[in-house]
Amino acid sequence: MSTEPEVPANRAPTLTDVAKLAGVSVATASKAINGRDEVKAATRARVLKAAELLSFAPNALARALLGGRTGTVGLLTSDLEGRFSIPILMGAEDAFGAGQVSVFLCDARGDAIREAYHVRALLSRRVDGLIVVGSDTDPRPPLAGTIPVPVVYVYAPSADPGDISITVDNVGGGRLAIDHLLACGRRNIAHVTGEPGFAAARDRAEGAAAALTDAGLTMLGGKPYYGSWDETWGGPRRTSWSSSTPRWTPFSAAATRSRGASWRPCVTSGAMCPMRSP
Amino acid sequence: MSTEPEVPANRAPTLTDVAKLAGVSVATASKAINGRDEVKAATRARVLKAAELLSFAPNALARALLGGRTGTVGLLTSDLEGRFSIPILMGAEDAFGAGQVSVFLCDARGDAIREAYHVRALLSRRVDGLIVVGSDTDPRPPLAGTIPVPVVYVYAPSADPGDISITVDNVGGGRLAIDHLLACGRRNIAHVTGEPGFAAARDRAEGAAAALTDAGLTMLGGKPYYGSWDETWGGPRRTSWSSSTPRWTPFSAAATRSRGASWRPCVTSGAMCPMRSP
DNA sequence: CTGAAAGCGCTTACAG
DNA sequence: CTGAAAGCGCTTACAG
Repeated sequence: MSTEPEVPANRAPTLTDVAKLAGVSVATASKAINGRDEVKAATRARVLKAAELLSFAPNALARALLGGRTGTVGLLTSDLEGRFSIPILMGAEDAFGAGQVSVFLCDARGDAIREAYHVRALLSRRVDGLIVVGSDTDPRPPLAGTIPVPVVYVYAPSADPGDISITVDNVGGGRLAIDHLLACGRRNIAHVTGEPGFAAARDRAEGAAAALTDAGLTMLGGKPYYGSWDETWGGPRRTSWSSSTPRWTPFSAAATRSRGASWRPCVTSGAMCPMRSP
Repeated sequence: MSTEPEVPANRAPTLTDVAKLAGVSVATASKAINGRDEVKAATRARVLKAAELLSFAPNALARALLGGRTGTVGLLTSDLEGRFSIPILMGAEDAFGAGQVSVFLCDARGDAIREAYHVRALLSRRVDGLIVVGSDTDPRPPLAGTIPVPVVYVYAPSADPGDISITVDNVGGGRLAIDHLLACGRRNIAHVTGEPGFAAARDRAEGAAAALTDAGLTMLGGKPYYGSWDETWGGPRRTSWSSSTPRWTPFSAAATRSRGASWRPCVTSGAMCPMRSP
């Protein structure tokens, strides 16, 4: 054990610094710090004290270079500003545990070139896996090239059925909504939804229609009311209607203005139902 | 140059693989790939072709171990779900450039313990710097311990004036709002704002009051209307008022329901004004 | 129980 | 122009 602390000058302390201060070899210091049991208790204590003294934090890069795992994951979103990436990111973070696995967040801004850049960077950082989050439930083209790590597509499934995708059961969601209204005693039920160009809108409509049919009912107006994906379309404030839509105001937008709890976006046709695998 | 491609079996291709395939040493392969000019053009071409063939992506970890820089930054937020972290994250990402610097996103969920865990993890991953994003403009305690990399506090400044903080000029924001209304010809101006426990509310009120005083006017009601940080407080729908607030409805919440553009949160007292350093 | 040695994938002086 | 060698910070067999 040297006489003075020898705090390293201008760089982060290394295992060698710790070992030197504790008067052992780096091999032993490594074992002590990693909780291997082939170390005498007194030795371990000395090493740990030295590490503490130097505020030693093991270099995860060096460790990863050996182990093959980096403990990092890339989360690639196409639409960070949107409503869906953040909850998914938070769920992933929770699952990974604070500090166990760290996530690289990349926003491709809906641009394929940008996405490719990010993938390249993430792979050279040797992430252990990739999570690709889309902003709607329409299938998207899989990542180009051979990706040497596991990839999970979330929200927007991969167009390749061989890939692993976690997406929303929108057909089931449409069913759930109708079943709920039926359970409330309603019989005259309309379906107000988003643009028919989205799989989400079509799928929910399909589920809703099926549930109504099962109940021996028909949809009010005979078909879903497709419209734009915003609260205005579902709200009561509409004053002029196009000829293809009925003169009738289905929902109150009151939920979007509820008092108290912090203010949250609210979609009128079920996008907020819990995610489940298909 | 070997006769068959020798694609490595079950692992990512390394510089050694590339060098072998190109028939040069790793040193030369390294120089060729990194664009050093001490390499014969023909040799460089051969190396690049080999790299291409193997889909070689240099191991950023190994590179970082040498260079001292990792090209990564930690972004530590306390409130990912809130309104402010995401725009800041996107700005940072833009500034870093896709794939040049990657950002680790960590959400401390407002918990100091969790924050400490994340800091520890980020430091062991040897980030080149840290961005700490708060959810309001009240000063926050600086990160505990000695942080060996540059730290920038954003939105919520550090309580230590020696630290670098980028925050919002709320006093100036309050002034701007009043100046705008004055320019529109208004003379009876009230200030409806958030809870007085927040520096943001107090600062904006201060700026607004000062601008009114400068114009020889007084604030309608004689003082700011402090209330909860939500649209309801600023909106027209209020039916009952506490005795401390006037029977008067200041703002229309219509902006939060505007048609067309995708739906955005809207704060009634200026939080959305552009950020500037103090 | 402890330590010398090899090696993870790369870069950088330093000889040839 | 090219390559052998050392080294970044760590871990892991393998001897002692």
